[in-house]
Amino acid sequence: MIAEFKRYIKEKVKLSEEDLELIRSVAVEKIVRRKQLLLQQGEVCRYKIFICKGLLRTYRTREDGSEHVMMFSPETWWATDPESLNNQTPSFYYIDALEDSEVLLWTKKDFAMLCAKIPALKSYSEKLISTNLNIGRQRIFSALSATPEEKYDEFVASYPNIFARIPLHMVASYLGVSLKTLSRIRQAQLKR
Amino acid sequence: MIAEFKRYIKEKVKLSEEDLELIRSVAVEKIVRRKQLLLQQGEVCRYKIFICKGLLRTYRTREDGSEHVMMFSPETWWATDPESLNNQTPSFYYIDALEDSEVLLWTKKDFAMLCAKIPALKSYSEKLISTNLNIGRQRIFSALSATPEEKYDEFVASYPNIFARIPLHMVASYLGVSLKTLSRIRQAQLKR
DNA sequence: TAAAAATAGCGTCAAATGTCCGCATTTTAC
DNA sequence: GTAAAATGCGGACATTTGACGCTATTTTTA
Repeated sequence: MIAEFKRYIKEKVKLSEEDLELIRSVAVEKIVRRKQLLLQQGEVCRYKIFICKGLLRTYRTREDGSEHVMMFSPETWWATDPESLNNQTPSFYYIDALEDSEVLLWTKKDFAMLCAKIPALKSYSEKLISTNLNIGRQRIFSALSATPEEKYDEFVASYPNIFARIPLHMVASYLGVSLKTLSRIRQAQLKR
Repeated sequence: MIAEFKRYIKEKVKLSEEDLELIRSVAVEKIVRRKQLLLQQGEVCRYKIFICKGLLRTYRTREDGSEHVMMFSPETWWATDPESLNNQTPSFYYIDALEDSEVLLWTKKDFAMLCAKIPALKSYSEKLISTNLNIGRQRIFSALSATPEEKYDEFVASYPNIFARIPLHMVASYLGVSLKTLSRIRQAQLKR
């Protein structure tokens, strides 16, 4: 399982073998089954999660029980609730597995130690954060300005590989439209 | 004009007088009139902007010319396009002044120098970034799940002081609803 | 000070969207 | 292997929302 992570991180960051070994030594391997929760609303988020294999979903609920998907994380992506992790406050989010998955976990403390000892990792981590910020801004703009069909097309174009692995009602939830609307859009596109 | 900044930064970060002086020495003071642009779509963003006085707006347009407000920045806030600034790529955004304003500017290079020499500033800057990430997530969740009225109420509750300074059609644009819808909501609330 | 622009509201109408319902098919779980 | 759950579609209907045009008032600009 660590092999996938090594392949990923070597491609992104120049690391010595000792650095790699240090990172590995504080990582916890975990296997999760489909539907299993990695984080619950109300809990303090304890880990940064790297997905070696499988697919995770981060979502949030309203008082009425409705679920709203914030993010999908397939293999070679990350998942966590940075707000809860950094501030050690109860999280608003759930993270669960949409497929049987294999993940690596680092605690806040260990990851901070790694960043302190390995500047290249720290700056890569910062780069990921700013990428996330940009993706978030793009999504806000899309939410403000795009029609449901445009949102759908953007999603399929941006995430073609994971699109096929996600039930449509979760895509609808991610886009902020009803499943009904999504069905109509797809129906209309089929007719062209 | 620098006085407002000093008051602000002293409250947030422990800094020596030399640090403060260094920060000041590379800052550029600028006075902008209402409607004046500080950044144009297509331009590379050159500065981090701190607002001493006044009110800025960051927005983006679609091909059809419609404007969509990403952010309002009143005094003691910041504005910039981090994506364009960091990567030196053309920006998607406009930044303009909604009121006559006084701002301080730092180039990417100077700000990087400051962060390198003043670790406390660097970590404060990181904290701002993560706060922005959290605000963005909250806004995405709201865009996905809230009704227009809930979004409006949230906005008024979150930004009571700047709400009164912004024309309603810009509030509507920020919320991603039409001015018509916003008028209807306000009308309905008046009747209660 | 006067003209022009910005702001915000309203009425009407059409279109988009959501909710509720059932149904058929596939997938999952025991 | 069989029952249960999940998934996706479609119809009917009500509601929300937006687009357009018009007007009154305020603010800005020259």
